[in-house]
Amino acid sequence: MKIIKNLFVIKINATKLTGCIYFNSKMLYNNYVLLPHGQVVRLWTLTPAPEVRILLGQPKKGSEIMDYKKLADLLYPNVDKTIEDYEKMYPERNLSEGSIVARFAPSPTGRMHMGNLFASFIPEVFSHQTNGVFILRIEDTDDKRAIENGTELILEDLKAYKYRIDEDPINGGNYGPYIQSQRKDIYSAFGKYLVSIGRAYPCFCSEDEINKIREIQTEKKDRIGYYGKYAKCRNLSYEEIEQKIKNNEPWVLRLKSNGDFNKKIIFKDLIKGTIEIPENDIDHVLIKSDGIPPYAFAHVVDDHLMRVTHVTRDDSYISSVPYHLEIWNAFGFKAPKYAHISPLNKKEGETVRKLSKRKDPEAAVSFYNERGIPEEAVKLYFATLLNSNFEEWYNQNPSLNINDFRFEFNKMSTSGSLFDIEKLISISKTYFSRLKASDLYDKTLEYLNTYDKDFYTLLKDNKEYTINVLNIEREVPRPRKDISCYSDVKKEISFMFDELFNIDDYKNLEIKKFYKSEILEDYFENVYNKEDDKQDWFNKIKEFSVKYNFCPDNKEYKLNPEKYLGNVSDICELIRVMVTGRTMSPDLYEILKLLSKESINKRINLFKEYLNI
RNA sequence: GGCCCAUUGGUGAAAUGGUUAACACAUCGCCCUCUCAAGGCGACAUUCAUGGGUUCAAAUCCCAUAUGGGUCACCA
Repeated sequence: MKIIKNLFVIKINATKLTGCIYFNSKMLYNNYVLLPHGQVVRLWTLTPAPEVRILLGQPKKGSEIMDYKKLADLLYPNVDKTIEDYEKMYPERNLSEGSIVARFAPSPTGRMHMGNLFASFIPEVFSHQTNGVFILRIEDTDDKRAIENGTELILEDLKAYKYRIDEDPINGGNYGPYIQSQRKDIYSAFGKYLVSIGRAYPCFCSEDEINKIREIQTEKKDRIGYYGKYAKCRNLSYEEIEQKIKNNEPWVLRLKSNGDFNKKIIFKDLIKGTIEIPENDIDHVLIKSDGIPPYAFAHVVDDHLMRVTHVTRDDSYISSVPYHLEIWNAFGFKAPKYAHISPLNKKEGETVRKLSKRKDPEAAVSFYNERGIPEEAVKLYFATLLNSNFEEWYNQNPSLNINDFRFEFNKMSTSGSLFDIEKLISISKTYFSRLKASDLYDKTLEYLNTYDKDFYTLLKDNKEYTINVLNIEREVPRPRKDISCYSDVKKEISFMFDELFNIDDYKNLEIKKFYKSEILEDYFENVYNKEDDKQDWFNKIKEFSVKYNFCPDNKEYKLNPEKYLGNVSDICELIRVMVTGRTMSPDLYEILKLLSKESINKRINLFKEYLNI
């Protein structure tokens, strides 16, 4: 290509045409040249040297070359904004190198579920760990499934999980609107542009005609789709189109694909690695007859204009990547990086299937809310699914949290992970065990406020006491792990409250022969002293146990059990059972220390009463 | 059917051609211990879906088969 006084000169060497093209910079758009007569040439700056090919094949014999600009104006007479206008409205973001702009783009079809939540966790984590931007965009182009308040519900759930959303439909941002149904004008302008460069055309085929094509293809065992010789509207002349438009025939905008199914494109997916797929040669629908685009076109336009750098989405889109890349190329835009995520799966009998909002109760966000499985625990679980080395790191760094870990795309699973609620619960237990008593108290109150008003009031009225109870065997090197969710708290500590403790608490006990109230009365009247430290406390119990012929030494007892009524742990069991109504509880010394003399006496009487029934 | 992807213990998985196949959950055993939990120690894949091939060396690369999943819309 030579430049003569602001005029570009290019040698054409196409199949049937040779010659020169002269054009100025105004006629240059991206790598296309729009010529005055409506032809479009694309500059291929690839190998070997700048070369020009006439796109769209050769003109039909005897007919004019289609004037695409004219066609664009015919189809979109009222669209006056150009794609350049939009480029200016939504300029490149001013972010530092390596910052990721990512988005979560759900349809407003209802509440979030674990699958969704996991899918949105990924862009949230990657964008924020690179000081990037996380966008929520609502894809409501399929109005059949959309529900009222869909957007609000999604935002509500995301907020409940403390996702930081930088731009969304309700709070806005500089790259909106963030709801696809409000972007119709933008799509039209971009559709018009594609028509004007000859990469899109109107199709007037009815549903019946499309079905017929499919039938023929099925019969001939040909590939199904609107492509090549089956794409009959591709070759409509301007006059034919004009006539149909005049007749108000409905039409859709289709991509004029120039792909070759027998060639493969190679692209790199951040998660799955290098993938080879046949090129797209199907003239997919870019814009529906209602003026709204299906997913693919909207994806390209929106993600380009929102300056998204990384597209994370379900891996079911992988097979349409060649199609998406063809659109990116048609515009001459730089395609974003793709990261295709394997969805969360569930095992049902022998088969593995996608976790389903409808079939699996544990998929619903409400399932976790009701049980009080904290949002932090769910996110920790997601993090282990995301990068399995996270868990080891987390266990080694108890004081750090998710934000301190550097996640990587290439460590993500290429096959779908099985959603394992047991594992989640185990992670949740670890999470709870690391909580400070006062934090646990606050968070528990928050939960109880909506799910258990009575218990809420009780805990609220006894703040200091409750925190002390929660602090038993907590904030120590090896904390207890018996709380997996907020609803467990009541089970674990209710016996510490006289208001909740009654004779029924003994009902499930198996009464052993050494369960005698005299022993208890003797112990609390003559031996127990609240001021003792733990060692003294236990030494005194050992001493005391001898009096009733219980062996003070476990090992000794194991050797000669017949000599004794029981051993010192049986004495402890007796005290524990009386005080708590159960054989298993946290540290007995701590429990006794917290309970008042009155409540211990009350329980001795209750226990006595129970034994006599 | 075409195309694409996957397959490592009961489960989630690591290992990127190089000694005995990490780690975690679950299970079982022992220890510690006033019970339980926690914790500590140990057991649990003679082998990475199967069969071939390449290589001094294969879970890892190649080919075939099997199984599972995805996708082929004016759905996303």
